[in-house]
Amino acid sequence: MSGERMTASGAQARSAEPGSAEPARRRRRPRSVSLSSEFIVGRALELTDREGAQALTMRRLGEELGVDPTAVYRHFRDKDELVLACMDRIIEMVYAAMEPGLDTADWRGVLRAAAEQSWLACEAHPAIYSLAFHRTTGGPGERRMVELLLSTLSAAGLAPEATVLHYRAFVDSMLAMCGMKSGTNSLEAHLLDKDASAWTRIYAILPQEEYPAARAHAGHLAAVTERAIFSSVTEAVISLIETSLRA
Amino acid sequence: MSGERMTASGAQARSAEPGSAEPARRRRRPRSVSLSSEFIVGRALELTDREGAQALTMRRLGEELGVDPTAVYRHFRDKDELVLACMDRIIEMVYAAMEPGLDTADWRGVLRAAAEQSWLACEAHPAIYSLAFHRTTGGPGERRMVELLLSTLSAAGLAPEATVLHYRAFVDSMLAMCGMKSGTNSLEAHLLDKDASAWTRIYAILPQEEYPAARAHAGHLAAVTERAIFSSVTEAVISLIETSLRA
DNA sequence: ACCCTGATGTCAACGGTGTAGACAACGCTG
DNA sequence: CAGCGTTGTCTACACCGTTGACATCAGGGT
Repeated sequence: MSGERMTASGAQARSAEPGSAEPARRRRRPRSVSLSSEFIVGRALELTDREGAQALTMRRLGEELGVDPTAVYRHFRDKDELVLACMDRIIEMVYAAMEPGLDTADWRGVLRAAAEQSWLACEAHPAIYSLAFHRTTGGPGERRMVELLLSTLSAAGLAPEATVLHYRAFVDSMLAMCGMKSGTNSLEAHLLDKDASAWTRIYAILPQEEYPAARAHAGHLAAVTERAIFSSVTEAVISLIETSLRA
Repeated sequence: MSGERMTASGAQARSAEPGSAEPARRRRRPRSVSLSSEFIVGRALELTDREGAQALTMRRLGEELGVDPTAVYRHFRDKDELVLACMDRIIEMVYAAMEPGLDTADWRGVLRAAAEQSWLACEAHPAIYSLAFHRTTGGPGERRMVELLLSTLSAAGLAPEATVLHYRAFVDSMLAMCGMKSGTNSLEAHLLDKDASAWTRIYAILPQEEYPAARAHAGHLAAVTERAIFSSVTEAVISLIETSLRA
């Protein structure tokens, strides 16, 4: 147990003074602790949660860490690998949030908890979520989540083929819905305005004779919540699994 | 009918000869026709379909058009607007592909046709699709598609609130699933390999005692097709609408 | 016939991005 | 204390989207 490493608590700002008229020599490092992959992931998540997707820049992240931008490349091959590590961290947090009061025998409860926590996670970390929801992290968080859901569905009584099909149907629809929401949620402000107001800006003023249904439903369209849509789809997939179990 | 404009057929390569030892003057334009938004959209789609998402660059697009990169900015405020216009074109093509043999009274048939054609579109144009599936284009293609689906569901007998909720549940789940697939489909080669082989690379060699379900289902997981998953989710949402209609 | 005006294409340049490669300071092990 | 691998620093490259000044064109009014 030697070289002290940064943990989630450390990282005070380093003194940026070069010692007045220093020659062209490299500045010494006043830091006695060093980076770690976990620490970088945590800071990257904080940064994007606070300032949005466009802040996730190697230079900006280096600034956040009080470190040269390229130092991150000692811990991640490239930016993609960093994003994947952040996504795996998010999955780990989803898993941890599901755990209290988890009854593996109640497969509906497990699926609903997974959907609920994923929804919350994609609202809390939209930038990373939208960048990686369609990827495979291969990390420990993902592995444990896969194991949990597969074993739950299998124990409910589904055959192996049906287990994997319905596992994928549930996970893919859940990830896809959350990914879409996080994508719109992490748009920059000026794009967000344009998109979000579309129902009232465009569809409320369409010519009546050409677009009667759109005009008639414009008010209701603006009123329906994303949450209600997500719940509907989740329950639809759960119903699908129920009918498969009855057969 | 004056200034001739480029149509989908035109656009031969321009002669790049500056006339030997021309002074520092601007080169004259040998082109007698000019660009149009529709033409640019068509070329951008061809380019991305042929060479992937990372080829969608203003410079690369200018090259494709035989024109200075910044000329595109005369027709689109920025790249985002161009991508949205491409997405609307895709929606138009989906609509056109649905039209033959469309029976508005058969709402299930309409929804299945929309899902089917969207799936084909996201396979044909993954780059644009993944960039814009979570956006609102506000264009004519989107407007007509919205009108078609809303009127179909409304005519099936749903109340206005139920119409919009199930319209959104269907469209969002469909777009989200297609968007996720197109996202993985438009990854660069070296990332695609890493992701696609995950089930066999990672989950087939996990420690048996810690991940028994993952190990047991690894083979089946690699075998299930994206198409089957998409169909399952689509049918689940259709069933949801059916039960809502019965009530 | 002329000039003017608006639309359209060209060019150079700016600030930003991810990332590679050479180098230097550190911490550990012999 | 010498040596060595790890980790952070610096410089630099190629590329990106976008802006603003300018050139050229087409067409209309007079």
